[in-house]
Amino acid sequence: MPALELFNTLSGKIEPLFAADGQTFRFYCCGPTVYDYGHIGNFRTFLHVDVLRRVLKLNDFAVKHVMNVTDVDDKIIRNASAAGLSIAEFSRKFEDAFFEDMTSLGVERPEAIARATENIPDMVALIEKLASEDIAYKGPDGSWYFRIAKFPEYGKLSKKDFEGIEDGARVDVDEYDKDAARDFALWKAVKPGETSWQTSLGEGRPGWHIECSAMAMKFLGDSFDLHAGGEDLMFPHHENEIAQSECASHKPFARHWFHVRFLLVEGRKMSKSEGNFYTLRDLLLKGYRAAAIRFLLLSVPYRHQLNFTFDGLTESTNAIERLRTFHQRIAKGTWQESASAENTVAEAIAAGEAAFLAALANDLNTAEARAAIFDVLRTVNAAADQARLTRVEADATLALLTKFDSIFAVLEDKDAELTKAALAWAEAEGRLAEASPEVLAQYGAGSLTDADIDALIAERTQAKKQRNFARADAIRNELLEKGILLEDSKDGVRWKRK
RNA sequence: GGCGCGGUACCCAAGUGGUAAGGGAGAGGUCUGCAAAACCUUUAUGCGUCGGUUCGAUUCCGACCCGCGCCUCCA
Repeated sequence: MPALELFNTLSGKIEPLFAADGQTFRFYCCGPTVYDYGHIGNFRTFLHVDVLRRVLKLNDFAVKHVMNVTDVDDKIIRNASAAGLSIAEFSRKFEDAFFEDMTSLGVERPEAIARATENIPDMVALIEKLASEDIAYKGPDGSWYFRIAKFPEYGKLSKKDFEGIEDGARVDVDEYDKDAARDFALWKAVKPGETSWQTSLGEGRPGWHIECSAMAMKFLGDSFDLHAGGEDLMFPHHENEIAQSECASHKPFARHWFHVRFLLVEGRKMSKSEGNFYTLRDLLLKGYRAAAIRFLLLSVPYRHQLNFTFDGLTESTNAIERLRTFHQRIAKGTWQESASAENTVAEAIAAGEAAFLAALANDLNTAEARAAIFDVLRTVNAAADQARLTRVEADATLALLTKFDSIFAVLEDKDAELTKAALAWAEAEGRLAEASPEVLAQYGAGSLTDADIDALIAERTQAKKQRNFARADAIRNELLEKGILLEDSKDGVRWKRK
């Protein structure tokens, strides 16, 4: 297998991946702030981190993946108060929703989930350590700040040069409680009515940046293999994490930095004000499938912006349908027991597998990996059509598909189940009106059950035997109107939801 | 203004100093009672524009045009 290589934001180069301790690849990913439902842009990042961990595992790495959940911050405090819930109730609701969505999208759960509110003492200890070296200081308002002047390497990740920036040149420092305009908050002094912790630093709550530093080092050690997040976090969040951590430990923090570029919607950044803001649940209620969303978001390599469109989603749905049909066909068909005279199919499968692995090893080129599988699909389908596919080749194909799916995870069809779950959620939240008529007809109350469908198919098969094609076609059309598509094959009737 | 990314067929998109993967869509065909699925054929003398380097550039260099992101909370 080719060695895994990945672009490192810190060095600006493609570098080999390895576990520094020779055993377990330890990495940290900045997780969600649970103040609302996640949108598909959020999930693009987590989906690509999921590919990274799956590729590591496919390459026989043991992994320890830690993700934080920010369950206290300004937005949570604001939204919880508006919803009339406690911070804990509110953030737990959206944390649960977040992980449900992750599961719907086939994202594996990290080995450890670190909640900010459960690790306050570690953050306090880290700030105390920085304070002992005069790197953290307490402002007149009782908040604690990080003295950037103490960390000359500040800016090394985002390649920003702060040398020429004069404090006070554009910002009147006197208006702030900080010594320098760029100094950032480590600990925020309590404000009336806000959730707070009574600590040696005073009463307050942690800043966002310190959370990740404290929890990453707690779970993974002072130095670890890789740190991931969306591109927007590069500055200032990750820059601040490096500053805090390296000043406290006097050791390098994460060796490798992995940043996933943004998802655009119809050419623009997704935002509520633009009205192009989609959550996973929005899309499921519109009738798009979870697997298609996963496949689309993974089809464009992580280092490129992905322009999300509904056409793209439809395209992705069709591509997955083709893969699943192919998989079913090869798994269920009967193939030649005798060895083939030529090895062209076997060679194509082997070449496809090599290309698939090489593409992933080359900076996670998911587009090329995907193409390699479609190449095999075409070759094997052609052989199957000509009744010259052998049992051995079919098995090799299935083994390759298993490998493919250990990364892409789209072959198993859970889409109907997930859409039904989304409908149930919408009903519970009083948001059923957001579901499209098609989704309601197919999955909502009064829709056909699998047993109903099987009964109709049996009746149609009977009609066909009697050459009553009018009745057979009527049943097929009736099912089609309800979104059920029939396919006659020599191995029986297949059906699927449109 | 600073930093960075991208412009490849109808759409999405990979890629390379030596002559353009893959997917989707369209068209024609094979198969089928008819469909569907599948397969076959077909759709870029061309890779934003203009120069330069080279035997040869879409791929390297320069300029320009267009789009986008970050520089503030943000995946």
